[in-house]
Amino acid sequence: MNALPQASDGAAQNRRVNIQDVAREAGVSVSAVSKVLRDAYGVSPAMRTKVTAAIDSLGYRPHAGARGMRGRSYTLGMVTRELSSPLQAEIAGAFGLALDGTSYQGILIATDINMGSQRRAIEALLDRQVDGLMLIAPWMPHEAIDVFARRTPLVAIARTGEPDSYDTICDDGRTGSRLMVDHLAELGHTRIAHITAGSGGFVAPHVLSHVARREAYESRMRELGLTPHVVTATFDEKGGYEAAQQLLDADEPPSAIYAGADIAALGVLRAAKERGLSVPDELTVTGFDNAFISSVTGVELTTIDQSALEAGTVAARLLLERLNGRTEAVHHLTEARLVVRRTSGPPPT
Amino acid sequence: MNALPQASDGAAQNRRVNIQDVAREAGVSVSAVSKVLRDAYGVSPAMRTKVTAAIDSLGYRPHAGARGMRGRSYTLGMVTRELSSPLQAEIAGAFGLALDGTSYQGILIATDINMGSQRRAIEALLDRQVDGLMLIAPWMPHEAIDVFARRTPLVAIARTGEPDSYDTICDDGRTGSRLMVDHLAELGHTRIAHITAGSGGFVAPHVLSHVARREAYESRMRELGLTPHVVTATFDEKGGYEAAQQLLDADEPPSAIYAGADIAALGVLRAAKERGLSVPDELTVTGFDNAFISSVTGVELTTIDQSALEAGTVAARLLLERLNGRTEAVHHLTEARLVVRRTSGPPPT
DNA sequence: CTTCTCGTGTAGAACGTTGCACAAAAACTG
DNA sequence: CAGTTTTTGTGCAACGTTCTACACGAGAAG
Repeated sequence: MNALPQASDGAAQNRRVNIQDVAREAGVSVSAVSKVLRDAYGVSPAMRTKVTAAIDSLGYRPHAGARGMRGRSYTLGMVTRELSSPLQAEIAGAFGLALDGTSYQGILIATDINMGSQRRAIEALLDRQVDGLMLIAPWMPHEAIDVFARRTPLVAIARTGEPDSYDTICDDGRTGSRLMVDHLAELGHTRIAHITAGSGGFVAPHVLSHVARREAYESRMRELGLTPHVVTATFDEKGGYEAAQQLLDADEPPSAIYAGADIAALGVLRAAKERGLSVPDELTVTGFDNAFISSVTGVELTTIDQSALEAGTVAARLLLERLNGRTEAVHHLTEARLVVRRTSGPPPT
Repeated sequence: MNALPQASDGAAQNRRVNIQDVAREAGVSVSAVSKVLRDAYGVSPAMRTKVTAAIDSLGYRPHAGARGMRGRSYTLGMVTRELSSPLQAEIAGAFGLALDGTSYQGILIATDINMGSQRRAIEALLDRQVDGLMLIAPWMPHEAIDVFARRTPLVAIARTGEPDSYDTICDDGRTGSRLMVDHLAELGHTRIAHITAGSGGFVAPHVLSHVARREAYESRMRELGLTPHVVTATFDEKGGYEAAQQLLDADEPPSAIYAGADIAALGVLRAAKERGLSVPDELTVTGFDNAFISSVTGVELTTIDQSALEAGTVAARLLLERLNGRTEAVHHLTEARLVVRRTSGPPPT
């Protein structure tokens, strides 16, 4: 015992404390400890106190890998595309926050907007035995999501349609676009253009929410007797910039550009500035999302608010419900709200 | 077999394909498959082809939890505080990207700036058997980090000092602050204030990089015969706003405010706008980080660039090196570069 | 022809949990 | 008080890997 430092029981030095150690310390069986950990049926109050005391005194923490092998891993996975997309980061943050106080932990993998890499991220999460999946604006057809949803509880954000194998949370793009078109029309605009992103070839009704935004823009424009004008771009600063160039180079350039996402609107602002067009006096620019960045002094973008906090929180709740046994799908629509800031005004006369 | 759909071998229906299935398919032992998976020593080319063929045809994917129980989980964990902090999201993105093509996967947990919750995030990652840890601007004393570093390879970002149990990557705040003070002095400013964040009570030399920025600001100011003026705030928009209020309410308000982080500079811009101070004509505002948000039209903040791409990429490399056996610590300094944009100009006369 | 070494492959005991099947004790029945 | 049900606790076989220890055969060395 004193001859060799790591003889006999000295092996305990670096070992992680496991459920057996707890059982020994508490003087009960391993199964009993497991029961209180999962708070399963059939534990007396006395047992519970004994075991929790042992857990605390030993500083025991369950091994997620081992748990995942038989039961749950108590891990929920999120997939977003690039984190630089501000709204997605906000949703992920809210999701994580909503999990505080539960026994679940959220982990996140960021991908780029590419079906292959999103699929790989999901597989990676599944390899890590997550108990549930939250996908933000997943860039894949309904059928592909469906396959994953059959394996594990899943909630998709920013998808329309009402799939029955998974839950969805979607902004109310129809109302949002109507509010925005009405706002611009009331200001006196008639040439209102819209920037959208590609559909990805996904078929209705299971599409990404920006498609609903575009459709509602088109129909509201027609209702008001105006001609819709849509241009497609990638939803990032550069995409918005290029789309704006294209729009402003036209014979009859729009007096208002409504971008389907705030991030694209930032690119529109850059194009306007480069051309010496003052916003909103000579060009009105609006977005959708009300990401943090839109509120920053100097940007102050008129946009449609969709609460990232709400989306993340509800997503967490829906997943927990599924883990507790719910099987019918739930579809949640978040409210759209017009936020008027600096970048919208009447058209030049 | 035809009576009951899930009789006998029908059980294979929903089961995940495991290493045994692969071994059977390839006609070799389980150990052999394991060897090729980890490409360990002692596999003939013939064996390798047989096994990889079986893996592909079965679509086998190793179970990370089970792997983590004996060997590695092939998972690297990152901890950031709120993702809304743009630079941190950018670093995390670069880290993930750098891991593409390796057999490792990065996962992320976002926390708030609070030692308890950061610690909990790390523990959660350790419970999930990550093989390495990347901490971005960890809000905890060196000693606490050290404890984790002894358990697992670890790299800390935005920490100064040269700890020997873990690697660090830090922006060159000394040079950055010198560049910024010189820039402002050359423009003619003499009353240059600085906004910093709390030190957290961590002791030199193991502090967060914003402390180095502040120290360098102070010493450079003195070298130029100017009086430093520092105010402490939290590094978010609101914190910057409040600090600016305090500075601008003073008897002799500064003509230039150098915020220790871009995100805080945004708050300064808001305060300036509220007071009707035009930037940069009446007030110069600068930041540090060159986060994406600073380049946006309408913000166009003068700042110090530190490459998030570089930080994330190097972090991934350092961790992989450690996993391959390196044990001496490496400390990497990223270059600081002045980026002059709209928000800095000569002081009002 | 031994004996050594080397390269290649395999058996099987971990790893830390869960949860089924069961036993024992306690609490109700009539 | 015997019989039944309920509550509480335990034993043990999984789960899917890794990796040490070992066996086997083929050349190389003596």
